Amino acid sequence: MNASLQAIKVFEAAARLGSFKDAAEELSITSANVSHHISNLENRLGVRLFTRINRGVILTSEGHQLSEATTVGLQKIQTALDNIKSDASKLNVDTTSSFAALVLIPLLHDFNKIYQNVDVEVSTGEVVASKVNTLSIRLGDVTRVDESSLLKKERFNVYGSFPFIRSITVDKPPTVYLTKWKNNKLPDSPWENWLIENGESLPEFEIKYFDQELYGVYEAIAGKGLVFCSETLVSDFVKANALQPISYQSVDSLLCYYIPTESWQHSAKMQTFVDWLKSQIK
Amino acid sequence: MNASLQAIKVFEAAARLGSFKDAAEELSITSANVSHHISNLENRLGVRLFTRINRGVILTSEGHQLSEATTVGLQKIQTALDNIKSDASKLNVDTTSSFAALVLIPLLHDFNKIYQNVDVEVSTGEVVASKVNTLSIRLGDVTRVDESSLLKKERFNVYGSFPFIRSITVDKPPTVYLTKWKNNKLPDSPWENWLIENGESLPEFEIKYFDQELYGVYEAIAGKGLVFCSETLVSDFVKANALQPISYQSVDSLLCYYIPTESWQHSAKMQTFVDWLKSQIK
DNA sequence: CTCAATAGATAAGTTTTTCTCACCTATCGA
DNA sequence: TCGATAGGTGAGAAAAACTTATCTATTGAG
Repeated sequence: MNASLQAIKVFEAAARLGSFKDAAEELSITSANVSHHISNLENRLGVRLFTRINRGVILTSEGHQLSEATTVGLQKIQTALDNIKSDASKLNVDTTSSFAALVLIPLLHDFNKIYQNVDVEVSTGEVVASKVNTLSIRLGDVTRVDESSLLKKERFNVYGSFPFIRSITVDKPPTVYLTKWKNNKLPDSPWENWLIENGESLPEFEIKYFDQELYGVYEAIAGKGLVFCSETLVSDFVKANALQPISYQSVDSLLCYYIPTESWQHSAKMQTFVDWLKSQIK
Repeated sequence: MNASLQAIKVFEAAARLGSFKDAAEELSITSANVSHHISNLENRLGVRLFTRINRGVILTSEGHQLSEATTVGLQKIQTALDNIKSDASKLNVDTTSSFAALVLIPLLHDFNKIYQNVDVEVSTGEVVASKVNTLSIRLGDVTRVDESSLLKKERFNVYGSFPFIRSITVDKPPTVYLTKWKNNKLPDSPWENWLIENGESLPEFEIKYFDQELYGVYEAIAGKGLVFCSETLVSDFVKANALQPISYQSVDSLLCYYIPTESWQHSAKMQTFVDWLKSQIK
């Protein structure tokens, strides 16, 4: 490119406004400077871009042609710059409903206290397709996830509310809520393993399924049954005594939370957030 | 716009090539300068555009977003500049088939001798919609055409070849070719007026119509009849004795050749051409 | 392991571009 | 006729863009 982009910028304004004086005002430069730039550009191209009339200027055919391209081209660049700038303070996080509701959102309050200039927006959905400028946190198969993108391996246990657990008797089998993932490529939750580890000393269960752990957790808190879910999701409720494990024999799983995008694609604020999140959920 | 377009240009190359060093090479600057520009841009935006890895750089999410916009935007501008530059030596003239074939093209040889650096391209068509970067010469209604855009008022007469005119006898009415314009908003050729001016001393005619004067002229030259057409179109043939008027009583018409675009839209080469053409056709 | 080579970062100084100032020309309108 | 407006020009000042030299960190060859 031989033509100075500065001159293009000046030309664009002059063409759009139809006046060197107005262009000068818009760009906060003198009209002499506009004049210089335009005639410079005209000399380089060997073409008149404006016809000078009595008092003012009018685009020639070539000027008009160039004007359309510069307006569109510069607009495109400017819009991208504006978007990036406005995104600079915003961080979009996309994750599962369960992780969002039970882990992320309760933690956000603390994050905002530390990083006041970053505004985190949470969206949920089961789609893996990563959106632009969005940090994605997904539930995945620990055997298929690279160490560097792994966030936390999930251990499972059975939880219930104090009153519900106390009310369990041998003759009345309690309901336990398990999760059957909508995404059938995901490993199942380790219910069989948990039974093997804990089964001998336990009552029979009436098993019901939800497609998200979240719903089971809510049922458990409401005292309507037990939930078999990951430690990560209920740790806050356990701390608050809203739930307790019915056994301390939690079991390992093939499930983990991970970040599907490569870390070098992350902007600084994304990386800050990931580091902080890792520290919070240990 | 706050960001320097120079920095955008450098960023675009670096993003496209995935390397500061290669960008520096492409732009014929030092890699230190590339580094300066990029970090400057990053500071202004408050966003990392590249992740610095061991040896090299990789676009971040934001960098990728900006890269797409800058590549498209700058490309658009560059293409327009290239087009204008290549157009600088080319002049497109659009006019009627008759004017092109009978006036313009015969004259072009002389024009090229004087203005060797301008390459005139002629296209024809009855559409009035003016194309970009094209000088249009149209047949119009002299009462609707502004003085400044008028090229030449048309006077009409009846022409034939020497042998044909000599062969005309009172008992055998000669064919005369008139023109009925496809565009019915155009005034008719002044046949009635011509008859009034010349009629008394003339034989009866067998009248046939074409939609372009050109065809009638060719028939007349071929000795198949007479043509009623404008002086402008046949002046070369009259000079060359291929045609002669059957009467010296040419008549005025409401028709004229004119240039529908405003003269201030014309580039320098267009204006040069128009001035030259006016001088040639008087 | 060592050492040359590579990619980029940084600081200071130089060059080029951009921009302003002062002054001009031409036109418009009161 | 004169003041106001729009733009053009040339010289010098200000601000970029750019280079050189030096530095860090990593890679790859011997």
